[in-house]
Amino acid sequence: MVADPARLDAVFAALAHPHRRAILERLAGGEASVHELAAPLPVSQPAVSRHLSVLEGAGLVTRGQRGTYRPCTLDAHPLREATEWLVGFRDFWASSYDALDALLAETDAP
Amino acid sequence: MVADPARLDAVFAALAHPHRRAILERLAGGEASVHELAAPLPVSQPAVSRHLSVLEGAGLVTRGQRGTYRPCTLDAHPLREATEWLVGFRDFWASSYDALDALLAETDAP
DNA sequence: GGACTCCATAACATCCTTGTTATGGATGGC
DNA sequence: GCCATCCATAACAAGGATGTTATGGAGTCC
Repeated sequence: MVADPARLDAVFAALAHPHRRAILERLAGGEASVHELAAPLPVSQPAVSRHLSVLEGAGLVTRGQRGTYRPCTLDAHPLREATEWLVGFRDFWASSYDALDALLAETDAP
Repeated sequence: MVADPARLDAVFAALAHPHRRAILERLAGGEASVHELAAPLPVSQPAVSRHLSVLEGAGLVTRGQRGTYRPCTLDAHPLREATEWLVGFRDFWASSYDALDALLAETDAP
């Protein structure tokens, strides 16, 4: 039932860098090329390419090739595994009904 | 609204190591001494002490001192911030109603 | 074919992380 | 006072992470 620990290692490590989280947030808006992902980041293109390798290793990103367009695509399933682990601690958060509670409750909404 | 990026760096980095996740899971069952936390782990006591320093730096653990008993206590609030970030991707998980959906929905239950 | 763009990889430097062993401080029991 | 236990810290080694510049491959356009 519990996710593969090594997988969680890779996912949490991937999320531990702000540039990589920025990449994931950008990919949540749709696939993008490496060039597009690198543009807003204050690092060189090879650095972004290696961040993508880390994300790919965590199963969070897949890189395709369609002609000259090589899109990076988000695969959020490993994020779900990470969330499963974290949600196990929800009883230790503040118990008041607040923004996150509302957000979580949306899953149950129509 | 969004959590401090540097805080998220520290939290996700803290979660990226299986020993530290094991420590958090243990502390979810109640406070414990460093000795108790180190016992089931295959590393030395100083290694555990430094894992605790990492967790403390992420705001996930506080170390007290009551006489000769120095308890480590879980503070799960930073985990909530991490979950907030992750839940932003829930639309990209499999959409079928399943175990995690049920788990998240519990937050809204009486 | 030639030039251009997009991207990966190599080679390198630097800092961080994780582990070890050794050691000493603080506290409690005798 | 003296010893034992619990724990932090120092000092060190080894490997990983992150960045750079340089370079070359693959595909497109003229």
